Amino acid sequence: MSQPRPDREQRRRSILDAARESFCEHGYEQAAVSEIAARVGVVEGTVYRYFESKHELLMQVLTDWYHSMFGDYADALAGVSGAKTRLRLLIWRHLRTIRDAPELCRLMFREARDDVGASNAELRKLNRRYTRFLVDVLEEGMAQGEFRIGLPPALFRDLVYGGIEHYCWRYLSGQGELDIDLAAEQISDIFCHGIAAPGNDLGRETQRLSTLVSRMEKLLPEAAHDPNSTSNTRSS
Amino acid sequence: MSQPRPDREQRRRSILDAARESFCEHGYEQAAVSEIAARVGVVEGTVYRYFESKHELLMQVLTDWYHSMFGDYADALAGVSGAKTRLRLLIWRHLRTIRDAPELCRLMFREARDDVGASNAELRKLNRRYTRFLVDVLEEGMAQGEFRIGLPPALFRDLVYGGIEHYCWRYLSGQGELDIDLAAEQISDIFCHGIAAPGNDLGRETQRLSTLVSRMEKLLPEAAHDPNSTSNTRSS
DNA sequence: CGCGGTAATGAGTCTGACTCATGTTTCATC
DNA sequence: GATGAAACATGAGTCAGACTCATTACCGCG
Repeated sequence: MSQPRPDREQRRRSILDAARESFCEHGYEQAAVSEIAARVGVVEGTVYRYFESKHELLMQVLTDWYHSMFGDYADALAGVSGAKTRLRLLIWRHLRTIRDAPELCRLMFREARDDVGASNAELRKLNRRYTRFLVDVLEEGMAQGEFRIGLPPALFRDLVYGGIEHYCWRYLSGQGELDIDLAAEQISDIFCHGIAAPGNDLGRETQRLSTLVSRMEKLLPEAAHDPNSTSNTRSS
Repeated sequence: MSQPRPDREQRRRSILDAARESFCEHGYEQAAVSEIAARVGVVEGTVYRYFESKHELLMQVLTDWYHSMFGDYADALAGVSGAKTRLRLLIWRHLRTIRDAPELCRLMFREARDDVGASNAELRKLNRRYTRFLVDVLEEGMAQGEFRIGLPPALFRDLVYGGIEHYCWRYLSGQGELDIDLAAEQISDIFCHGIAAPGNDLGRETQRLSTLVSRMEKLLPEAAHDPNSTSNTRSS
């Protein structure tokens, strides 16, 4: 009658697997620890000998999943050149992750936000590592001259990931489809080139430089005269 | 000893007020219906004679707040011209709402996402009405030629609101500051012009100058403010 | 003053996270 | 093998908090 009792790590894993299934199936709130225990074939109290709390169980499920995602990111990035291309690749892969594991992404976005943000050190570290790819691509693109400078990378990172999350929410809720190729193309396009009609960018930046240089001129001991009075009137 | 019993609408309001306070103070999960009842000076069961459930109570708090936000949106938009300026105004006002009511925004983003998305008709209607302003500005900008066409407005809307939400999450969690003028400027900039460096030929040189000037800018005696024609709508 | 209807009460039920004293299995040592 | 201790599993609890309902208190009206 007595099955050989599995060792601690094995049992831990089977509880984690059951928890992941249950959380994905019912969501965090609706998933019952007793039901997770039943899946494993143990009693509720046993789960609590392996995990502090239901929330800790969720954190472990998510950190495990996170770890499994870092496999080939660096390799994939190395395979393409150009900041814009790399940015699009990161956006596309993020979308692919969402498409392939919507339930886990939903858990991450809904239940683990505060933990990612502050309370859970491990999860925060993993999140930083994940989003670091994007920040690196940004800074490299700026250094190479492909991206303009002066915009904080952290803001850009938040706009990209937050925007994608919001855009995908319907899909994450089990409604609607998600065409990741199209979406990646359009999102990259917006973030790279903006929505302004072309033709204004150069003038705008030139105007900024012009104004600044004029101000600097006044601070110089010897006035190095520069005939750049081309005030590019483009008041939006 | 017996206070005159308030009429139904009065009592409903006082319960809503107490609920808003309690939800803002403790968050939805941690707020207890019994504590809300105690604030009003009634017993728990009484609350359930006015609201179906705790969740329904939250929905009412949020829809009430939503309604209070539509006052002068149309007027404020009418006060400025140009699609880009209007876009920046909408972004700035959204940020101002977040800065001024972080707890309510947090409740909206965290607890009401699914309801906004699907389950709660009233909330969805209000959300549509709110984000409609942005979509209108977009479509108008496209029609006028100020924005390029071909990008789906709904995607852009999601990127804007989702990006802002994500960017503000630290502040919404009670950590960190939020400079809404700076943020509105930078966010508008990214969405209007993207991060790609301008043009290819002249752009190189502009980029070189831009880098140089930005470095010099930091050496200026007085903190340099962007001299762009961004006379921001300064409202209360 | 009595009567019908509405509001308020508070003592419940119920669900689900979490605990703990008790019983069971494992395993190194004899 | 036998044995004792440590680790493990058990399930009957506690507890908190959302939600219910039979009873009671209040109010306007004839």
